[in-house]
Amino acid sequence: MSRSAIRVDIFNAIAEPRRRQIVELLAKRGALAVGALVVALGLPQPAVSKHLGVLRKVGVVAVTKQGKQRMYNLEAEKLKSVHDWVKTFEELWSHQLDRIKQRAEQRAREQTNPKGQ
Amino acid sequence: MSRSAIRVDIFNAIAEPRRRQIVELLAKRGALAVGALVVALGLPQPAVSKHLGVLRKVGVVAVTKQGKQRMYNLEAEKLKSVHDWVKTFEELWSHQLDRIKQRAEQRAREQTNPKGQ
DNA sequence: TTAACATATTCCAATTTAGGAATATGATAA
DNA sequence: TTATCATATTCCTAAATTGGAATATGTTAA
Repeated sequence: MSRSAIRVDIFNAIAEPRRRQIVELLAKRGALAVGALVVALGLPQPAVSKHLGVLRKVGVVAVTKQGKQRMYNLEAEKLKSVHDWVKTFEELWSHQLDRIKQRAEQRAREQTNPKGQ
Repeated sequence: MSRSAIRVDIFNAIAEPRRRQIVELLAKRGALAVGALVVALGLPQPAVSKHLGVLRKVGVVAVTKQGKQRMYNLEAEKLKSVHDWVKTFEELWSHQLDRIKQRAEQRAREQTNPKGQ
């Protein structure tokens, strides 16, 4: 496609498994240099730099110069928009899970008490 | 690219703005026929069917036959995995927001009481 | 300066994707 | 059956995306 994906947004940024890995690593280990990510991910350096470029573009990571290294750190607030969007539907799935649980319990009752209560 | 995007996952499914719109519509209005979505989205029917196909593939919507219509409804539990993933970082952004707030308050104090307290 | 290191960018090829148009399939009504 | 309505699928094209290789840029040390 094309027409709609003009701009990279946060949802696209985290659609890539490798990029989610990067987010996870930065969350767990704090600011990391590109080289550290290369080691951790087992990807060639240019690939890592490119993924970081996407994450940077949407602002979910930020860079700081430190000697010849570039330290990347997570800007977690940017993930809040995703959280907020998904949270809108939380009520729906918890209700659905409720219903699933209720049906399971109903079946259990029917097992032990075939006539119903 | 290609090598990694072999399987469509839920993150990819909701990376498309139109598909998020579909999710929102189904959440708000309950089960809808394809035609209703076509009207609501203002997209050609084949485009809608294709988006629905992607959403169906990852299980975030389900279809039911009803006469000549196909009713699509949201399977919200599938969104829980996204919620869970993002929630992992909730602590980080709330801390960051705390810090931002604290700095703002600090600046405010410095405004009103230039010598500090 | 120059060499070495860390990272970014560019070019390329393969793949995916969305939209558009046309067409196929499925279901109901006549 | 046949016509019609609702939806899905196929074919095509343009654009985007990723990885890979090569190369460019920037920074520090010698």
